[in-house]
Amino acid sequence: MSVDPTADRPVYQQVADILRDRIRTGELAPGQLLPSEPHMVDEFGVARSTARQALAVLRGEGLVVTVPRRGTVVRPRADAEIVTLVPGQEAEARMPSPDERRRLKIPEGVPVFVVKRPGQEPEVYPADRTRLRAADEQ
Amino acid sequence: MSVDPTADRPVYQQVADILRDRIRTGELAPGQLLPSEPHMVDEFGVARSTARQALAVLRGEGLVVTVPRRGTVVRPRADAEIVTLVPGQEAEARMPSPDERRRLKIPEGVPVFVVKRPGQEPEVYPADRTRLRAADEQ
DNA sequence: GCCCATTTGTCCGTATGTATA
DNA sequence: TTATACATACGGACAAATGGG
Repeated sequence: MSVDPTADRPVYQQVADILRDRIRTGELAPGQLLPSEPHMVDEFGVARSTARQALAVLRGEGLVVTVPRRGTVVRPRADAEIVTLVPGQEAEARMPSPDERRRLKIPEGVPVFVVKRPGQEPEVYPADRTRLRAADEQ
Repeated sequence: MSVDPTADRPVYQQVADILRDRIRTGELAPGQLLPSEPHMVDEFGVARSTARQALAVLRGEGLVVTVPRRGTVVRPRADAEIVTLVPGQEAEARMPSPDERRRLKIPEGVPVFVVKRPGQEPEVYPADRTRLRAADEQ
C-alpha cells in the first residue's frame, strides 16, 4: 500500500494507482475528500509536485474533481438525462473545448456527446449528465 | 502572440491558447510537430515545467499526442467506424481506464463510448475511431 | 557498431499568491 | 489573525531512448 521509488513504475503513477484503488473499492466514496496534498507528502513520502501529478492523472480520468482551497473529492455521479437519437442520426464523443467547459460547467476528464441533426447546428451534451438512447421502434 | 506574466490568465494557459490557435487555424496541421519543450522555453520565455503544463492541457483536450523522445504532434484524424445503436439500446461516454487505454491503444484526451446491449457485457469503443448511429427505420 | 545531440519523463526543491475556515 | 490548501511558476538534476552522422 506504499510507494517504491526504485520500482519501474513512476512514483506518481503508484500514488495514482493507490488512490484509484481506494475509489474503486469504495474506501473513498463519491463526494468524499481525498487526502490533501500536504498529507500525501507525509503519507507517501513524495514531493508535493509528485502528489499533484498523481491527482492530475485521476482528474484526467474523470474520477476526481479538485476545488481550489477545498481539496479533491471523488466525482459524484450525476443523474443522467436521456437524449434520444432518432433513426439515421449520428453522435460522436470528444473532449470539450475550454469554451464549452465554461459554458456547460464541465469538470476535467468529462467528455461531451455531439449529436448531429440534419440541417441544424450540432448539439453538445456533457457526458456525465447524459446517456444516448436509440429511439424505440413504433 | 506572446506571453504576459502579469496578466490575469495563467502563463501556461496563455501558451496553450497560442498553440491551440495555431492548430485551429491550420498553421499547425494534423501530424505536424509542435515546437519542442526547450524551443518553447526560448520562444515564450517560460520555464520548461510551464511549457509542459501547457502541453498537458492540449493533451487533455485531445488536440495533440506526445511521443517520448520524438515530440508532440497535432493528433491526426482517424477514420471513424460507425457503430449502430439498435432501438432501445443506450450508450454513455467517459474517459477510459488505464487498462482500457493500454488494450485499445487510446491516447490521452480521447474518450470511449460504452454501448450497453441487454444480456451482454458492455462494449467499449475509442471515440476517435467511432461514431454512433441510430439504426434506420425499416 | 559507436558516439552524441536532442527530446521527453520523472522527481525534487523553493517561492509566492489567494481564498477559505 | 492564523493556519490550511490549492494554483502557479521557476529552477535544477538525472534517466532513457531516439536518430543522425
